[in-house]
Amino acid sequence: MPVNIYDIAKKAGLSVVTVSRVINNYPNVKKENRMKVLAAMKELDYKPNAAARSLAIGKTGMIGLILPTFGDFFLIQVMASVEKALKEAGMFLVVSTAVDNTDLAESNYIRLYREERVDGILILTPVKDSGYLLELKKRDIPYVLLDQYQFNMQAPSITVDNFDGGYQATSVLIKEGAQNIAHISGPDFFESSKERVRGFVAALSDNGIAVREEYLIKGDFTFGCGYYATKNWIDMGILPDAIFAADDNTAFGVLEAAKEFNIPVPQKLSIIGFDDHPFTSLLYPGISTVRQPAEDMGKYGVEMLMEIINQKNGRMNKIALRPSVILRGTTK
Amino acid sequence: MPVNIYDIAKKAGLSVVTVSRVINNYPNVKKENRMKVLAAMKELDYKPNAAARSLAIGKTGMIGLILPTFGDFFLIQVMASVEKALKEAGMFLVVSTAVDNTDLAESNYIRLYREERVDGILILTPVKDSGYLLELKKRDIPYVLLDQYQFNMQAPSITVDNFDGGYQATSVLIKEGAQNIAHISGPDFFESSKERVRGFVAALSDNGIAVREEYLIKGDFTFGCGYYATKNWIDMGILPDAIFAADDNTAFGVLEAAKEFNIPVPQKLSIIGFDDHPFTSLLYPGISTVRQPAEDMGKYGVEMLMEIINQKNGRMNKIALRPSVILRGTTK
DNA sequence: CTGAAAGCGCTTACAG
DNA sequence: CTGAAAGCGCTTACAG
Repeated sequence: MPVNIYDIAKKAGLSVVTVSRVINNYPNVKKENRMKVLAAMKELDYKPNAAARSLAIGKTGMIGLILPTFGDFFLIQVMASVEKALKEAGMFLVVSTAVDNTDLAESNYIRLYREERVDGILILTPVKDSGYLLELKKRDIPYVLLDQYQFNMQAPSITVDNFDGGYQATSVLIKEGAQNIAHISGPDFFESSKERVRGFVAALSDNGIAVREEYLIKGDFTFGCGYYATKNWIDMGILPDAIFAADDNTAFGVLEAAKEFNIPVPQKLSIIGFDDHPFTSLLYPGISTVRQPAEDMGKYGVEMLMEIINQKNGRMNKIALRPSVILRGTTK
Repeated sequence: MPVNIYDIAKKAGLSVVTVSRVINNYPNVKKENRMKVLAAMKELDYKPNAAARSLAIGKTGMIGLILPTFGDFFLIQVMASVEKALKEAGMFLVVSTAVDNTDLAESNYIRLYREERVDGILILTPVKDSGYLLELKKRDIPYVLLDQYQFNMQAPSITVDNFDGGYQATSVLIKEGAQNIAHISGPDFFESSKERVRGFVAALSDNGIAVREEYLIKGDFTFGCGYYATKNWIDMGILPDAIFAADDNTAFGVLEAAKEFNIPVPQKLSIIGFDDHPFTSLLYPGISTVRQPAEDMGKYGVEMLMEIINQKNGRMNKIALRPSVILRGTTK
């Protein structure tokens, strides 16, 4: 049985109130007594019990992060950044998965906030239905949306400007002189996928290039979709000059297909991906890509959530981060 | 302010003791009263407060997972499995990083158990010094070592039989008829690295093949070490017939170097990796590898930890899981 | 089968 | 600057 605040009080010859003041670093404690308490705490190797503290103050010092899967590089990067930011703030990270909107509303994970286990949540799982957010609001649960935002209501969020990312990526290909430019998109399920498509289309039309239906293929952020889309174009004899892949996994597949069919990259085919996956710089040629500021997303997400927690009236911010193009060997 | 147990008691016209009994599913409650309580709980949308419960029973329903980094595929796989197992048990996962032994003993994360925030911890960060484990023992903190074990003391652990993995991988290459077989190892920091080397050496010597110094290279589980070791052998004109790479990242580097120098794989060079990274099956040729049972590690780790938590006298188990060879295109 | 009372280990007005 | 008392929301003997 660990020592408690009464043990410290007794040892220091003071009351638990004073001990509590020292623990919480309140200024109104005589220096001499503070020393006594500190000494007692050290000698008895004391740490205050979190449950008791939570019960008394109504805060746990823990934050929940909800994500759809552990299998995505970008999501893991965000998680790493969140953990780092929380650690710096002396808080802890509870991780839970919820694959989709139904899961968000019904899975076991809701106990996280319903049982008041966390002070707030960071939501990386795509929220399709604002009803869920309204419930959080009703229950007064602080939250911040990550990598998504909500159209029909004010909801704090940190997003990446995916339109801009798509526009930038496509512009790189256009500036190279490519005329037949294709895009293999991500699933519509993610808002980010649609935004990248929009950026792609906008860049083309801003430059007077028509969007050809056969060059706008629906993918799913996998190696396979990149590989087969490319193989298909090759088989049909309509391989474009340049491909904007909606993520690096897709780009890996495109590159593999090109290698297999001896299409010189970037001479005959330029490729640009999205995410800056570690492998993009390792493969030969290195894959040009659009870097998402995952660290910033995690860091600002934690910051925003803290603000909301500490001053419930915090204005509902929306932050859109700018992605940046990284040029490697698959573009000219 | 959420409703509490007194609100439910009042609504149901019973005492909080009875409500508590219903919450905890105790049998000794009259059916009729149980119904009343359940109805009240439902109507008031009640969930018991976790902090209050923790304080009363001395358990939090949360488990800590400590890992050195989020940047490793295998570790993330284990984490995913731990999260799944905990979810099934109705418990929660707190994730914290500690890069090494010093960090384990000193970083902020110790507050996790010192402040009694978790019921036990799963340790994926390499513990070099048993002093740390002795401290956990002294404090009576339930823990299970993951992917490592301790020589000089009884400590519960789930490991992969890396000796066996190394032996199996090497045997595949030997059976192919390879004579010049190399190994690019992982860092000595990990016990698993050394075990794989031991397995490699044992398989060779069991088959009467000498271990050549230039074919036992120290790597670091990266693409780069695989690439450069291979390039080096090529440059020196001593490329082996077959390479056992200590992990798939290393194997990716080996394959890339082979492709770059037009070494036909597996005709002139066989490659086998370790981990069954998703990309092993995507690249061409697919990379043969040794699959680590990451899911089992997480699952059994949680199971073992639960046992220790629930019956403090739980015998200190050690489980070694068997890895399995997966043959793809980089071996004959 | 039920409930009054005490206890888990903190913090927070409040009084001095 | 200090501390007695009450309270946070549960559970657990104990008595009936």
